[in-house]
Amino acid sequence: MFMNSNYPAESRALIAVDCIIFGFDEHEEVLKVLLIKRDMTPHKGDWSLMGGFLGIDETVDDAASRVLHTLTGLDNIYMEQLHVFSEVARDPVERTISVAYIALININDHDQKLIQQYSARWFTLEDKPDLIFDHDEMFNLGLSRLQHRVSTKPIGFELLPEKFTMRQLQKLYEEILATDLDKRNFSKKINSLEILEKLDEKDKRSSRKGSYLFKFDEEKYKEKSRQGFHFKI
Amino acid sequence: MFMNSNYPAESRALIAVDCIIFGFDEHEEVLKVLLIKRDMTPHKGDWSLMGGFLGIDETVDDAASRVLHTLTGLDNIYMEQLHVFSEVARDPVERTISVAYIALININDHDQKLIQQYSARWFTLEDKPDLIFDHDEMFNLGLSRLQHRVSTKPIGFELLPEKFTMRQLQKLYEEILATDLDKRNFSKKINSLEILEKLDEKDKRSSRKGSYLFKFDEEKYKEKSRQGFHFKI
DNA sequence: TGCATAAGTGTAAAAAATACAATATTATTG
DNA sequence: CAATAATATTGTATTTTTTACACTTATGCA
Repeated sequence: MFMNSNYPAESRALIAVDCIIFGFDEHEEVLKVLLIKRDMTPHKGDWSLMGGFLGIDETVDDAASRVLHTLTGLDNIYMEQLHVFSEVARDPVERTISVAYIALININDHDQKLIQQYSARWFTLEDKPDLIFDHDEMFNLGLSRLQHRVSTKPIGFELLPEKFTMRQLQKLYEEILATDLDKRNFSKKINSLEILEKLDEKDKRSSRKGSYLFKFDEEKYKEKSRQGFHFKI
Repeated sequence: MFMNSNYPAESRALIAVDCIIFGFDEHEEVLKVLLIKRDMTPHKGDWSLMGGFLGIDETVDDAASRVLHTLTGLDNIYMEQLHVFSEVARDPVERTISVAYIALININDHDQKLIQQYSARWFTLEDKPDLIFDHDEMFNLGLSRLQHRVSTKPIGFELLPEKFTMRQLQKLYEEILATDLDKRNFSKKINSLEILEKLDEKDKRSSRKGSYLFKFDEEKYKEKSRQGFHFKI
């Protein structure tokens, strides 16, 4: 047994994480992505995903959490590993492989000043500029993953405030899935899942009648999951 | 613009790929996994997934293909990136992050001599020994991914010979999903997908009557996919 | 020729998904 | 205070999909 033994013949590479950060603009009722303006060459001034390098004492999840916290000031952001991107010349500066993540945040919660510091901006999917390196490929894959995930896991709520109306939830799904849904069938479906709590409170901003507010009941969801329930929309 | 510019302050790490190689034993009608006996310290003699390090001129997919070819002699193996494992101390020798892959092969196609060279063996899921490092975690995640994938993509055929009976296909699904299926409902379902070609040929090994052989019609599947069809079992 | 063995097939019931439109609530206004 | 305007809420009929369930067929062999 040797001290400081290693695998000497092998080549090491830089490891990055890049985050596709999604948010839902309740006012405009559109899905948005948070992008930063690159402050170093090459491609200085172009738009990119927020990223960073893996630290010596971090897992890639740690690194992604750190990167997300740095930009938004938030902790415990929902995130999920997406895919490794490793084309040899993907980063012209140096061989770097990148682990892409998708992350979902409530667009109103984050630290506005921080994102200004990073010259970051929210873009609708329509207005999204072309991104550097292979970031467009990451983004496209991330959007597909999001579309799939919201259909099979109750993660859409991460994009909404704690209390939301049935209509907001429906708009969120319509926007992410890029489809129209029937409101009668939608609420029937959602209610049949029995994972939302209907509050007595109403949101009166959108109509005279006001619409009931709901809350995602995570405990109920977990309990049902233990009993074999599978979320499906 | 500088020559040989890089990101100097960041730390580099070794990058490995590890492959969870699944096969279906038609005779025993069980799902198996191909493991190798480790020939270096630490954990020499213990069982592990087949792996290798990322080469300087390879993508991680390239590396996984190479690793799979090295062990099996096969090319164009179905494989899919699973997840990055990056616990700081996961490899006690040196900081290494590993990209895990699942791979599906026909258990009768591969090069028997090669796997002997690597002291590799097929194990049923029941007999699978404990694996080194975090390879058990990789394996468990890989099995979940396989279960999900065979339900939503026509990849089960990768585990069977080109021509197979409806019963073999059903056994394969039963084994992977760890459930029993009704043969009437199963063949009704499969046939309704219209992606199999029923041959005139029969396999007479399993019964006097013989059972019809089928072939996966990839072209038909691709055409249907273009038209919005989604495989679902 | 009849027996043993696995292959192959159909139908009824239940559940889930879809299509579709009228009524309820309340603030505002005349 | 009655009418109105605007959005919220709710139910039913139809179609499709899934599930449950058992008998007939083909053939080699005794």
